[in-house]
Amino acid sequence: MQQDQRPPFVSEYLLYLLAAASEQASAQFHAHVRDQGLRVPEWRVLGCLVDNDEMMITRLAKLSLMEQSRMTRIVAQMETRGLVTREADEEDKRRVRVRLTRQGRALAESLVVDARAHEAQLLSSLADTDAERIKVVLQTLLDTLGGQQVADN
Amino acid sequence: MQQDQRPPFVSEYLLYLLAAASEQASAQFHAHVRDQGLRVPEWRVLGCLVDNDEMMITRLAKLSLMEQSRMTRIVAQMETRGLVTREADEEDKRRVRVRLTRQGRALAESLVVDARAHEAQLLSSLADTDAERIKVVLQTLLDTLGGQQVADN
DNA sequence: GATGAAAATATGAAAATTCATACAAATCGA
DNA sequence: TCGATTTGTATGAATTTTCATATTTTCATC
Repeated sequence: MQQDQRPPFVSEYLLYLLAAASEQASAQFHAHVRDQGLRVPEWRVLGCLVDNDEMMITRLAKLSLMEQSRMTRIVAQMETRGLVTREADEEDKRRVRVRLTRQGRALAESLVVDARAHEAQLLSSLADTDAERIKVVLQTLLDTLGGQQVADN
Repeated sequence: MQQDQRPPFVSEYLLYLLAAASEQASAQFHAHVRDQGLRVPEWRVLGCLVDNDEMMITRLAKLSLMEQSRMTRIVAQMETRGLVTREADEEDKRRVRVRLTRQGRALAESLVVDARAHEAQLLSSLADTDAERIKVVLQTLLDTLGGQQVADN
């Protein structure tokens, strides 16, 4: 009555490993985010806006890996909380330009510092060669998946 | 008024790359899962059970990366749909032993075949050395994160 | 073997998320 | 330049997910 002739499935499955690694690695930092009184999706928005200074809803949604309607609501709440402003784009009046307030930027930048520190700590647990390589590999994966999320589209 | 002196944040941030890669790589397969009339969390449960033949709710939840109360409801629905059975554990009457029905197993095994194929295709887009290494690296990350999700705990 | 702490599951109510769709503005052809 | 498409955002309603907590059973200790 032996079982497991084949190798186990989940523990070897790339999509599982990716999801689990992402989930677990993020868990630590997300706890910190919540300590700052932010929800994770809000932190994602802040993280996108430190780089870009203004972005429309749809782009924020794609970059933050969530649905547009959800992003609309999140941005609305963040506006209420004074973290971002929403202004109509004069060039294309369908668009809403989201940008950080002074307060939003302060919070964002402070969290980015923490995030970089946390990242460094994570990477330090890997062999040097792997630590160097992992981001590149993930990027490659992303690129071949056709999702040029990160590029300026 | 130059911007971007520093390297951009998100597109270089490990946790972002992990989340994005996981999200996007999974998206394709998840579409297939839904075509089979399954929701993603249900597929996760099936994936866990092909290996283990029976598992209690809490363990399923940990392995599938979700909350216990959510898992309770998902398993309940899957039972209704005839994919799994729930039986009280005689040894420890608090526990519920979940196992695949014949139908559940058929579906699970067929999806695992598809999953392995999809995974092979994903890996083929990477350089050979990277393809070999990536799972190991993710495993390492998981291990150091203290989450021995995959081990038999 | 009684008692308090811990573990496994369940469940109501609140909150978040999705889905479908509406509406407005821009774009593309004929 | 008109009409048909497409794009960007918003929103009601349904569904899913979380959160707090209750219940039952086991475990550890005294």
